[in-house]
Amino acid sequence: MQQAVRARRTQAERTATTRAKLLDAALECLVERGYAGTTTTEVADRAGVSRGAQLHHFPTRAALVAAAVEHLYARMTADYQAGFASLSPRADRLRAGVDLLWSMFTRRHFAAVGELFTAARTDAELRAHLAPIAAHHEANVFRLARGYFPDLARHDARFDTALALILDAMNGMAATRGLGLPGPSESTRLDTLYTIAAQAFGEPAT
Amino acid sequence: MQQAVRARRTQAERTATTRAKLLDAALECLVERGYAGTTTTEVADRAGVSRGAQLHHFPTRAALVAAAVEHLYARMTADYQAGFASLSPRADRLRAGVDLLWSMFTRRHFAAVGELFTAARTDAELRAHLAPIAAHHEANVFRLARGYFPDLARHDARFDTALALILDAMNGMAATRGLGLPGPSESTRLDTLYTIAAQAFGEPAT
DNA sequence: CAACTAACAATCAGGCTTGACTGTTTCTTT
DNA sequence: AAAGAAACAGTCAAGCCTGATTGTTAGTTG
Repeated sequence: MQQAVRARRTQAERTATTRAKLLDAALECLVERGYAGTTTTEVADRAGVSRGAQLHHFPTRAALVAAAVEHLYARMTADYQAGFASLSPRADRLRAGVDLLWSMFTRRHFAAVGELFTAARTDAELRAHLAPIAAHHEANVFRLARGYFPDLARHDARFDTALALILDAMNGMAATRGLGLPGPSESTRLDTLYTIAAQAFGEPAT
Repeated sequence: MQQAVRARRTQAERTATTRAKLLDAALECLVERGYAGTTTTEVADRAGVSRGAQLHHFPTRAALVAAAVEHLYARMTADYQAGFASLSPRADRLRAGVDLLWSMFTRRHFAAVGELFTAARTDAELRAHLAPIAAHHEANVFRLARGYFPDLARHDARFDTALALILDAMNGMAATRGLGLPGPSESTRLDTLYTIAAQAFGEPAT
């Protein structure tokens, strides 16, 4: 029964599934073993794709992992939009927006971003692949946020700066996770982060 | 003339200089080449120390790089204290404290911390070496900060949480540097970060 | 001053990764 | 249906890193 369906797969479909398998495998590998442990062979094995096929789609390691993060960013953006759209009308949208944002940073696959950002610092080729992708994503985030809170985003400067700091703080929290450092708990920090956001946006906490 | 001085160097002195050379070389190497590029051979070469001597002092790569970061933390703490002590009495201490803190994150060698934090996520041995060092340092930072601002630190919870967020934000800013991302400038973020701190501490900006 | 310990030097093998090369299968177009 | 293009598979050599092993020098203690 499946065979009838499978029998005719267009090239584009084949390409898409192969690429998706490689990108997911690359993310998984980055998370589990870090950038250094993410060898092209390992990714090909995990994806169940031959090394030749892999090299066909992604000629270098840098191209592969950068595309993987682009893939992840696309999912994160889509999921954020879906999550925000399904919010109860009576919900505290700002608070929910912050929480939803944090849930993007705590995704399992997000660790891959940290791996690549760190590696890109000393790897010019990777940086060349990654920088435009990261810049594009960040621009997307700002654009989406302004769309969600048009009233708050009136004075662009304050809104953008506050959002940038929220993103920075979340990046920092995500980066120092897993070391078991002392200090206030994540939930405490999140609460305060929200309060700060509300104040900076000139809107009292509801 | 130097020979008279050099002629008698105690073992402890020899050990100290060799270790210092190795730790500085390790930091430099982490900054320039990242964790993956920080091979024990490379560090030994840079330090002008034989591999055997290196292995004598630091039996494994993890022990070496963790000690290097501990070395860096010690310098950062000392420099912060010196910087704070030499502040003009009429200065805005809170503002200066934030700026001085940020100057610790923008040090050239600080990139080594990011390298190791990232690597530790997937390297259990490194994590085992690094976690206690990082925890100890963070505790130090909180202790010092409370000492500098005893009046603000009255209600421990608020003070600690705000400080934690400042550290997180600076960590995040440091981590995403060099990618050339769009968004508000660092100085703009710092200004807002200071304002946020002042508000969170219940003290209006002066 | 002699034994002993710590510091230092040099070499080596095993294991692993990268990207190139060549050959085969599957789809599309005419 | 046949030819051409794209996707896919397997193999390989070169290069590099890690940590172990063995040997030598400098300093200390009784």
